Amino acid sequence: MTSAPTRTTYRHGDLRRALLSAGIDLARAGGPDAVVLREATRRAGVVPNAAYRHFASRQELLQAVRAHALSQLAQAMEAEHDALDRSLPPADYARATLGAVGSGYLRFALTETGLFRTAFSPGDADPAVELDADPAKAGHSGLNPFQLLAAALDRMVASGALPVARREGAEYLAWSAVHGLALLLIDGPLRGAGPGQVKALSGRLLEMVEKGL
Amino acid sequence: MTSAPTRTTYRHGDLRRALLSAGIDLARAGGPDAVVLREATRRAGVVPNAAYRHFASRQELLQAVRAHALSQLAQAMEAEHDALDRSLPPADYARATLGAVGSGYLRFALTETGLFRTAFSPGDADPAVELDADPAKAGHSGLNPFQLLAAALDRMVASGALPVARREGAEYLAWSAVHGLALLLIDGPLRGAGPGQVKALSGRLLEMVEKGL
DNA sequence: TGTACATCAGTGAACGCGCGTTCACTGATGTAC
DNA sequence: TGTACATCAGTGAACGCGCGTTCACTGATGTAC
Repeated sequence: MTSAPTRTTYRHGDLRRALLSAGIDLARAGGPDAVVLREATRRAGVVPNAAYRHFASRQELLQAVRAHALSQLAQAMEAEHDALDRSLPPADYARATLGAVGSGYLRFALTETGLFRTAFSPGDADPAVELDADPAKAGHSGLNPFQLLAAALDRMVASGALPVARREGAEYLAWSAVHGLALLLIDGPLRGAGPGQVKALSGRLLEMVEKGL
Repeated sequence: MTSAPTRTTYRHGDLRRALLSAGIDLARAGGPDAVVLREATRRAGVVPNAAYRHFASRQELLQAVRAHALSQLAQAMEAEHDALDRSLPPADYARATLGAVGSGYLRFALTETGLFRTAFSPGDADPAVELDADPAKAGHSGLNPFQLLAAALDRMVASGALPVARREGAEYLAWSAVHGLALLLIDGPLRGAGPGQVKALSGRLLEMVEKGL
């Protein structure tokens, strides 16, 4: 993706995109701290300060990478959802949708750990901004990860699989459980668990959420 | 705790302790990345390389701080447990114990955020080492946080509040949920939630875990 | 169609910063005789 | 009880590193006439 040292023109052509792409590669390999402005310019085959024509600061580049990571996460959820059997009875389909959101989340955390860490690293000044309506953070459906989760829960209510009274705040409970497991699996004591164990734990956790909500 | 610049003797007296104490203060204020070797020596009123008489590297100092953080976390859980009504029927007492472990965890994450982050930051070479039997990581009871959770679950089984068949791996499910909520509250979209909201969410989450296990 | 010119993307060089770590040292302490 | 000496905790100075960011610049591009 990096159009690196093979450059004959004085102008780069699409430096912003090249920097973002390099930043994404860095995040993928090493998480948020690896998104180093100088390294991104190096990979783009450009002098360090050239980045300032396109990003006001390292922080701004990092935000752009973060948005991309969230978008990828949304797509991982959507992919899981697209694989569902659409002929299921509504309540079952709603439950399966919630499960797809959860397992897409876990799959992304395990296969794109660097991007996952980047997506949820602290440092955003404003918490509300984190999952705003920015289309750069959304998947193909136009919804971002948080909105996909909310939509799944709404479907649960609509199909009668979840009492309305338990709907409010339910996204945070479900998200907590799945997010916690993701971190235990990538950073914590479950690091290095085999695929079988991961699958079993994921299944039990999603079951716990569904029953416990 | 830092016996800083007021030092007349050539020898420091207890530099190791002073460095550790400074490291803990740094972690408390800024998380793992704030545990900077040079700053710790500055606070101890000593030249930077003096630290190498007591710690082989910055990493080793950080490990010591981490152990302390885990011990403090264990104590937060124990404090919550000590406040329980011991005359409850066994099954209720067991459930309350599990709740105490969870709410101690959340309280610690919210009040000692820097130490909490330090305790669970990645970077330990060996995942198994993270919660080993090192007494430096334990609370007054001699158990570390993970062991306290396991003990609570054992008590649930012994009192009949949890079927034996669901015991295995239950620590990871419970831990996931509580850990996830902690992170959502300190880093994520629930950052800045009021005490009332925190309490409500914590309660509902613990209820979800208990029902869902 | 050709020329003058404004725009602005990328250059080149440098800044100050703070970090972890290594080296050869010095001087206080405590032990052996 | 006093002295010689080994130990080793802390000193002083320096290293190489890589970072984000600022400055004054140059040269390609595209537009107006």
